[in-house]
Amino acid sequence: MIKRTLVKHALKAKEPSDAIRIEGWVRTRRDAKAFSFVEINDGTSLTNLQVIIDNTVPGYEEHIPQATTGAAIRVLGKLTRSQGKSEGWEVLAESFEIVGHADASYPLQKKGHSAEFLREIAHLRPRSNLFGCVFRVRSRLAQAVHHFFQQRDFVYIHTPIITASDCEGAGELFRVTTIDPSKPPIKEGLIDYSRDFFEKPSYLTVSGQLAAEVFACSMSNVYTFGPTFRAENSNTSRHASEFWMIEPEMAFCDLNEDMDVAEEFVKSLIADILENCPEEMAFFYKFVDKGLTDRLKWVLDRPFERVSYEEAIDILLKSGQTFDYPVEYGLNMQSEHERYLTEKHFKCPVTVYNYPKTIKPFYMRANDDGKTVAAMDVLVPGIGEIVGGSQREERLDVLEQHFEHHQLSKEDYWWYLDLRRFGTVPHSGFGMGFERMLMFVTGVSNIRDVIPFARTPGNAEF
RNA sequence: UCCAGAGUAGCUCAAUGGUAGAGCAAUCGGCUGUUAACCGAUCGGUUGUUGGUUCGAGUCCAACCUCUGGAGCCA
Repeated sequence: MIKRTLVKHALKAKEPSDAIRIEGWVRTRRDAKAFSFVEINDGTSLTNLQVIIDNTVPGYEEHIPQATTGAAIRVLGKLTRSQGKSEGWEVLAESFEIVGHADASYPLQKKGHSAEFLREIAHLRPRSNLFGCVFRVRSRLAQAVHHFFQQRDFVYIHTPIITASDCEGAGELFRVTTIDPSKPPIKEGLIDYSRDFFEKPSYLTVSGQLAAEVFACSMSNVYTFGPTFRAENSNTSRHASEFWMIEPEMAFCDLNEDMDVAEEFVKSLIADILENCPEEMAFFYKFVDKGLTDRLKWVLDRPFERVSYEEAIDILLKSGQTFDYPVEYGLNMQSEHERYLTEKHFKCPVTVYNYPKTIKPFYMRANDDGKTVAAMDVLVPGIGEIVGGSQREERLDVLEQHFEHHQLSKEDYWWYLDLRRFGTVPHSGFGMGFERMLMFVTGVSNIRDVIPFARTPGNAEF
């Protein structure tokens, strides 16, 4: 048999072909008196390929009724210019075969479905236009992440998924254990984790940052990109229990350079998708979010505004706005505050830096003012915080003080402290939620719709 | 976890406390180089669950379940 041609390639053909083999799933069929139109989609493009099957094709009478929406089909024929109103390519079938049937209970129709309904059939939703687009863009966005860092000589580090260290402040952990919950080993009234698989309590990672610091302090510029897990009981459209995070870590790098990289990174991802996924972006613009293109171009074209936390609080206090949550130096900024800054006040992405040390984790570098740390958050319109990062505390004595303030055990982090004992160096990094970025780029408003099989509290179906 | 809203046919939604309906899908037929085709017919329901009020409940009340939006936590 001749080699298979993917639909996306057939649609972009430069010249006709006498022999082509197309395989995919039937989206819809329209029967005429002497022939049928069958729209085939194989997931490689949003646009379907139209196939014309004449009633003189062998097996037409018997098999064409089985070419129902959802059925898998193979067609051999000729690729020709469309004779219909729309320009482009179509296939004149010389033979066809129903590879896999789909009966009338196939839940996807040629009409549009709500995202909520499609979520319930997560195993079939990639066959829909919306989710085909989402997951093609997801793939491309992952590629763009690697491209950005590889181009800049960053080394990709696979940090562990199972870990015994809690990256403090990053949320609740999932425990990893082989202990039989019905008969756990007990010592002095407590579960004896020294008899567990790793001989100590262990968890699914909430961040690869600490491990990335190890590699930054030896390989200069590194990044991690992998799954992370949070056992928070968060029921929102922006949180999942399992999500992917991108965490670059750079040696000999201060907070300003960190902010520069974060800004370039966000812009680079947007530019990549606009350039490489035009068909998908047009779909999102048309059916998901009318403001999408403008918002992305807005972010792409403007330098990000930079303000200190103190200035940001000042702006909020002087805004004359009434907020549901109090604005006060020393308190965390709420979603409504972040949104005001980026959407109303500056009307562009904003990087807020130098947060009070009391609201930030132990590893962030203390500033000379004695009250703030070198932390930064990038805020974008519509979504809020998309990047969070900091310069890390590289001074051993200061870091040890932080451990005491945060009541953390220095013994547990001996290796992390060792980095400050041997050739310590100023270094910085940040984290970006991959799905958050994907939501920003596609306009899709629920994180469950940008993950193939979303894990959220109470839901691990599929 | 908190606040608000919703749950009716496969899907999207109607239905004043009084006979549960439409469009789409599906099935059958017709028509057509059609293209989210069109025309006609047919099929399709334990109104989320359990209890309560009432002569009578999809509708009112209570509890629970599920989903959605927002908030908190955060990425």
